[in-house]
Amino acid sequence: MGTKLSVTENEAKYLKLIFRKQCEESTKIRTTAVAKSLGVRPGTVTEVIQNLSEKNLLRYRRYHGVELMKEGIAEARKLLRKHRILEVLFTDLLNYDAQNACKEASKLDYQASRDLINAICRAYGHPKICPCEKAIFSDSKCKKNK
Amino acid sequence: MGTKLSVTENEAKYLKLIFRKQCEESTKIRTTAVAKSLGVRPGTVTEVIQNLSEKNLLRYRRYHGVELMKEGIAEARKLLRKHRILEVLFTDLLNYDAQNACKEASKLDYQASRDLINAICRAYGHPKICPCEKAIFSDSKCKKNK
DNA sequence: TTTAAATTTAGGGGAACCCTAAAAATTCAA
DNA sequence: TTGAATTTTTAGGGTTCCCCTAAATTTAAA
Repeated sequence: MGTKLSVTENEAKYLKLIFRKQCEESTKIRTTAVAKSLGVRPGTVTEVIQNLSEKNLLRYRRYHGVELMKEGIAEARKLLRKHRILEVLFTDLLNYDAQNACKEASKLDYQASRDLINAICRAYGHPKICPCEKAIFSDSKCKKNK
Repeated sequence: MGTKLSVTENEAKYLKLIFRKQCEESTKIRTTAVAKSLGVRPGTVTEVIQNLSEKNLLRYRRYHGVELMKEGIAEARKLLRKHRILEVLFTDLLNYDAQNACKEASKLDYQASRDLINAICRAYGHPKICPCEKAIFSDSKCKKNK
């Protein structure tokens, strides 16, 4: 059954965005809004969203927006955990400001391995929030001590 | 004239490999050897190499192997600088061993921005060599002090 | 209930990678 | 030096992913 279908880097961008929108705005997530955020045409958004729904990451009802499902939320959290841990690294180690840290983290979060992120997390004392104050999701495999 | 054609992540892998082979082995670089290293078929290597030569990164003569050109060497050095600075970060900050650091660096080097790498370089005192003792190429934009 | 706005389909297109099998060139050994 | 073995390249495909325009649908608002 649920063979884990992999998420492309581009799809990951959609997931992160949709997750954030879902948290921040209580209103329905509009195709046009996503398109504008990502700089693509609405039709493109529909297509990618259909792929994500085939991967069981979100529920998609034609004309009625999307809603992340269990798996999609888990995936988005994993990605955002990576993103935010990297932000912590860049601000703490390199004195980057939050905005720059975010920009650089965006380039790397998808590729960074879970182990790498956990090692950084440990090195920075398991931070609870990122530079822009958002929560850093925990990872069961991220042990407090070595 | 020389509009800088961008290098894909996959092409970057080829460049790094070819550069290293070119340094380490004095003998001609064989299509089959590259294919074996990257786990693809010889025909695939030929194709990618032809693309790289169209981008003026290397000289390619049918049946006679490749040789990186000025631009290709510069590109490979940039990539390897990034790679090796990341290795330093992972060994110094996270106590990774050289092999693991290399593995993780390989996932991120292509995406990491020049500025990010220079910031890390600064934070670690402008290291001269990576964990496996190879030289870290310098970057003119990497200032010694903040 | 009509019309404006948003969304989805239909139909394409291109870039990147990769493969197999046949053809061509090179190399090596007799 | 020439034929056989090996290497390399071409030819011909194939897939996935992402993007676009324009026409159709659907929804929502007046």
